[in-house]
Amino acid sequence: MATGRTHRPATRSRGIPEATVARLPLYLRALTALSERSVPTVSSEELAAAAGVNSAKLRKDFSYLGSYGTRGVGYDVEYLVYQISRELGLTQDWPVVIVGIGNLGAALANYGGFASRGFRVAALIDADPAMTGKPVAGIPVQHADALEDIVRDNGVSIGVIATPAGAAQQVCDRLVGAGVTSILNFAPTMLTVPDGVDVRKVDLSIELQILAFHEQRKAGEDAAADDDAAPAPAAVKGAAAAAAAAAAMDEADPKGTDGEAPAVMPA
Amino acid sequence: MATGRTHRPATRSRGIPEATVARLPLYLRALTALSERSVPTVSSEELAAAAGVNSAKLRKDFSYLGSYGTRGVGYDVEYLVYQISRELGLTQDWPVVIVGIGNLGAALANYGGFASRGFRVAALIDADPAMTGKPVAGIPVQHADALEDIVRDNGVSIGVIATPAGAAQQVCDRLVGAGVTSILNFAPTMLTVPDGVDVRKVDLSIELQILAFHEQRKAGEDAAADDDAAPAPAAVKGAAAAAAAAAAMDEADPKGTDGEAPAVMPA
DNA sequence: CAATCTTTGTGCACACGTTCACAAAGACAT
DNA sequence: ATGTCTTTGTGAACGTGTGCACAAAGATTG
Repeated sequence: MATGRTHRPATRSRGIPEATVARLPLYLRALTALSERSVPTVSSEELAAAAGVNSAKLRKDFSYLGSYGTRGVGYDVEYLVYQISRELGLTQDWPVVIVGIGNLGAALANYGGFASRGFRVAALIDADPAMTGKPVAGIPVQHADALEDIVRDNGVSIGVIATPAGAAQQVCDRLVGAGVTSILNFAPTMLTVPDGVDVRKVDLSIELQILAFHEQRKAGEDAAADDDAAPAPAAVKGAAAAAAAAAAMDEADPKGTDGEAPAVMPA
Repeated sequence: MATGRTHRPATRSRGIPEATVARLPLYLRALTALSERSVPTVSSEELAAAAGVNSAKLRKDFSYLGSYGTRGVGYDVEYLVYQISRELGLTQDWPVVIVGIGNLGAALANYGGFASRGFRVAALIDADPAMTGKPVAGIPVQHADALEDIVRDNGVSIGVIATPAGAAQQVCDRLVGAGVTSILNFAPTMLTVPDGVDVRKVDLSIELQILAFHEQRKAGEDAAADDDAAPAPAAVKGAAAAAAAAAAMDEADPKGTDGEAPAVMPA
């Protein structure tokens, strides 16, 4: 191995830490609200409070973008809105395709805020022929066969996957093959993509499970203490099987209709 | 295992790192898939690959739960499913209320995986009287007036907010007041809650903006370099104002119908 | 029963992220 | 102008998370 150098190009982004990038949209939203109220400047303290973060963190975050503040005064709201927008790439148009127009896909298509940030829904795609042509959010659904053409014709580089888990990888492969390099995945599957393609995952079930964990903590460990003297594996087989069975169904689509999204997917 | 199988050492209650907790659902999903295929045991290497994480990280994560593996063999799938389920609190029933039955709320209500993990949709709540009584996913929508009663009668401790941003804090306050101590927030607002209440946020617009950032990076910094020689604030006022206006609309609900969720909210 | 082989559990070093605390920068009043 | 007062920008300490590398544990084989 001789000095493991197999790191991935995580921080190649001109030095802006990933954690900071993740907070920029948060700041942008708070700044936008201030801008609407015609507030000319904000201090790091005020803005941090509005965004729900530590003020020192906010200042450090902004310092990665450059020195846009004025000591003794604060930050120019309009200017900062512009700088962050530009940094995030929101000053340009991002055509997006949504694949899998089930409940969730339809909900996303209807989301007005989509268009408001430079994101434009270029097409809705579903594998179910019955859906083809049916307008959702004013946009006619197109059949999955046209996926590659749509992506190429519109120069789409961001794809949203809202299909059942079983179809996600396949859809992902086709999107990537057609030129998509960023994917927002709502299906409960781990996607495999080539280098250079970004995947972000939104998973409701995971969020809920994390909440449940903390909730259980808060409720006291008494209840958990009962079955704590963990019996041998064989003894818990019953419980384990039950848990497995209960948890099982989100892995495979019961209906098996791989190409469409009959139910909301995220969890 | 005769007597002390360890797993008691440090960390029973406080020691499980947040990062580990966030990965447990991931492992659980992978394990569930294996369980379905009746695979008896997995090595950390295999499971890590299936979950998309580093195998050393996985082993360390499991070590926080206790020593459930067998050297030379791996982990007993069923047993691990049970242990993780228990640790996450999924062996008990979690009644959940969804507030704001717009596009997203309806999508969530229809999500089958909800019920499959110990999460039970106890009620759907919307402020729009026109929605009251209308069945969504087989459950009749109830009016917001009944929120407190519903929460108390069902012992709900987890609430899902899918309302417009403008209503989120108010709904949150009422949920908390009624006894909810964990909230999953889909509205694009920062919620203020008392100590002891957990909030997790799912924000589509933020995810997309993060993707856009990386996408812009990949596209080359040439384009960005143009307007990089940032002119004085005054000079960019026009652009800044345009960006602000474009970004503005996700902050306030255009329709102003505070109590309902006419459009999907998350972004 | 001993040798061998596989895989866990973890010590360690390093990278990343957060927070404090404060000097320097600049506005503003006098 | 000069001094005061506010607020930024950042060095440094600290905490958390990650990944390597390896010894110990135990299965398996002859």
